[in-house]
Amino acid sequence: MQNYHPQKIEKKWQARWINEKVNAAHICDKEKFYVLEMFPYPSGKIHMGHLRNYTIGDVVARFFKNNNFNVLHPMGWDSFGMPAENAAIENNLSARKWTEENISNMKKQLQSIGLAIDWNREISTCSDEYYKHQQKLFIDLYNKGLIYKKDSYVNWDPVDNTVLANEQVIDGRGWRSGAIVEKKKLSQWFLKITAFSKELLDDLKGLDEWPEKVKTMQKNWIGYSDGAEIIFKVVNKNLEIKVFTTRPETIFGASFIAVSVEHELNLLFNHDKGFQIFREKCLKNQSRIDNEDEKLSFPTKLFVEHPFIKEKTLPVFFANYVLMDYGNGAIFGCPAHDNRDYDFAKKFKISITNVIKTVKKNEGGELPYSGISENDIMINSEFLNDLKISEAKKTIINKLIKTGKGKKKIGFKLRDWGISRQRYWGCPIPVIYKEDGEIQTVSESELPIKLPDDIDLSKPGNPLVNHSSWKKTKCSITGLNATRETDTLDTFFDSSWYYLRFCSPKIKDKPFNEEDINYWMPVDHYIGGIEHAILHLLYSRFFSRALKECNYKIPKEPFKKLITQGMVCHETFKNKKGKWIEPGEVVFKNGKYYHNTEELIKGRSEKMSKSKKNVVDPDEIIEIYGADTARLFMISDSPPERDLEWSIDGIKATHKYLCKIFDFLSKDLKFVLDTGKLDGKKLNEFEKNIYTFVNTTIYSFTEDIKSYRFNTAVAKLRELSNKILTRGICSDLFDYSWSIFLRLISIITPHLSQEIASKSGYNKLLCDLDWPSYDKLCLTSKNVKMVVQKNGKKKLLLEVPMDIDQDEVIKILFNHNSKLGIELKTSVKKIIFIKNKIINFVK
RNA sequence: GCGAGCGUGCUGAAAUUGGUAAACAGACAGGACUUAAAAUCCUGCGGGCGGUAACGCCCUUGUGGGUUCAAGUCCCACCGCUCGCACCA
Repeated sequence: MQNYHPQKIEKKWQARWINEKVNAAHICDKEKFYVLEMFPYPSGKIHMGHLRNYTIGDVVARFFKNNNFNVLHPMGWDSFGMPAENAAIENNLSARKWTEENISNMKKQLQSIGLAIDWNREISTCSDEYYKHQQKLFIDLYNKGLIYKKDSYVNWDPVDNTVLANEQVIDGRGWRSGAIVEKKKLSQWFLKITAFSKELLDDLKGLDEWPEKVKTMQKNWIGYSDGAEIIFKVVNKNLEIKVFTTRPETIFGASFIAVSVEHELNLLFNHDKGFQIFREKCLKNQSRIDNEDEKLSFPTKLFVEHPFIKEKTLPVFFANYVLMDYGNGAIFGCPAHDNRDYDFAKKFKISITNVIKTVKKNEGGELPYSGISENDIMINSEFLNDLKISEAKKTIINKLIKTGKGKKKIGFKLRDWGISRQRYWGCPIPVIYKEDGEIQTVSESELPIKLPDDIDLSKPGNPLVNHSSWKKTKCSITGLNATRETDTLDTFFDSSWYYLRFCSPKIKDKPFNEEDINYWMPVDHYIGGIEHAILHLLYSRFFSRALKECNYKIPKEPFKKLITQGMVCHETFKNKKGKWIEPGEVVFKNGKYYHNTEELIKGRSEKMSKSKKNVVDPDEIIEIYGADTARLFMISDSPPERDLEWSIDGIKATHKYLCKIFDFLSKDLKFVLDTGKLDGKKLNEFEKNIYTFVNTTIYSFTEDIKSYRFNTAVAKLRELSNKILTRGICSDLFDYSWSIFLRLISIITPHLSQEIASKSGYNKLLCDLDWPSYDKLCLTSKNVKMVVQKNGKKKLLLEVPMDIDQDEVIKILFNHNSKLGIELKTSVKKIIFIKNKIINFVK
């Protein structure tokens, strides 16, 4: 006998919510709450990670709506990007059509989860309605000097055939393709994110509702270091080399200068075959360099003057271990106090001078010594001798400034964000090149610059370059011939401001308007995967600052609270040959795992991925068990920030539970959903206990949801239902208790709750109800359970009236168990008494 | 190498922030119903010792130390795992 058919009831209520636009958000006098989950890339199908992400956000959205907030919970599509273009090339179809079909399919899937989303605000980054405004923002940023073009060596992904930003290179590989990234010299568009390095770093302190982990990652990425710039004069040439260092005090230990092969000094060696070969060798490997790589050098035969030692000169080398992107692409080598310089000096037989005397190791101790400790003292350093390191650092910087040989300088690891992509399926950059090569932004009236649909994907290279007419245009001012920019924008540009567009999704003449932004921004809770800790979140924080500079009135920090949800993991199996086997095909017998007759090796549980064959399709789960089961399971077991272990047994058990609840509540119940109140005074002792339990559940469930402790919130609901399922309670209390249960669980299982309410004759929507309030008297119950301890070990649990003092507790203890009382009191040294908690007899 | 975090039953986990370790689940085992199975329901479920029994006693949060009346929680050292960064001067 099975009465619970989620397939029928879920569709019904979803249709009603959408038709009645119950989730449409409008500005009003109520307090706003903007909850946002990171919008998806329309790959065609939702995966478990989406299901988890959107369930978490939806529970929160529904909770705040019931708590009388004006909730904004929108959804859109991060719909530009490589997969569409690749699919178009492979199957000879239109990237736009492919994307739009995927969107339509995924939208149906998202709706089948029953998400309380304002679909009227749906946006899609590949629509010209969206990117028109983005092009305007590009022009604003350009005019403000925050976008510029330069020739530089960039990260080139040979599989995706495009440039990548530094943040998009992970372990030397492209973040999407996994290909080993090469260095290539190209003319590229950059966003001047480094103009905000300091701010982006300092303002992390104000993000008190962000996970520490994410803040630490951003901090390390921005990478602040405090040091100095030192100028070295090249002997017999009208040239200087500027060097950034965090250890200027070790200048007397300097024995060489090393520069990157990309350093401007390379201009002097362009004719040199040997140098060219050396440079190629360095560039090839430079996207993936690590400490263990061999040090390579190319001597320049140039020398520089030591700034403080007369007659002393230092040889200059090109070296593979010096990075062009950091500091000035040049260092002074101090082998005694830097491991890399030490390796280099040893290999190329360069002299080593120790300039630090440590307390432990005295002069001549083991080198290199790169530590800094309080009592270390400078030696062999002329006017720095006998100073502590920290004092020496100050002294040398002052000396540099005084003599004009350098200055104090702060360095950041953060580099400007390269936004050019040599691909078709992205937002066109609204720039033209005039015949004289001059760059001109497109006038606002010409926006949007639309992507052409009639492109030829059969030829290699960027289809926009290959297009016969698209790039040909005229300058709107001079009327002369001009060429369009054929690079498109990195899709992270699209997602850096979409949260603003959600506030004014329909407005035509500007990206967003002030009134909407004022009311809705910032995003109160932003929920998404930890993988965006740096990329998307840093870009968005930069964008809001950059747009502020362009006079847009928006908050500096776009996301007030950040929740980073963990991955959905699943067990993995391999056969003896190392081939992955789907967990669904594995049989467990006598403590071993088999696929057909073959014995398998059980791997550890890993993030669901096609390559490991451990993916489960959420659509199938929803079809068989219903969205409410899937939703409840997704939040039951693990807290959101931790990885979730997928388990089909867990799903089945969750479904069983909902069936039980549904069957039970389909009986003749008179819910009191609107009032949700009961006069607790008329109840007998036993009933009062139930009543108290219900009210403490309201309280603690609410607290748990507020702080994203969904797993313990669910545990409390189950405790409540366990309690009231098995006891015979008078009908008023029974109806009241189940009404509360139904309302609490309705934010997790909205369809089931609504269906039950409706079956009982209730014809309003639960999502419009106020959140249940609790009877405060219940939280200050009259009795508490106190622990009686002997030497800190539990002996007894004693129920006593609230707030009584030590003597009274002892009196009750004697009444309850005089033998134990006497035993504890005899020869007691000390009694520790914590009111309402513990009494400890110390002997 | 640098930085961050974690380590609790067979498993996912909980523990009001120093005060009853294992809530709530899953798996498993036993039982009831059934000709049988499934479904459902009930019971048990960290380890050891004692008792016919109700029950009692002892041990137990990666390992070893420490602080405290009291430690999963705080401090020190070690072991193991995960994540991020990494020739960043």
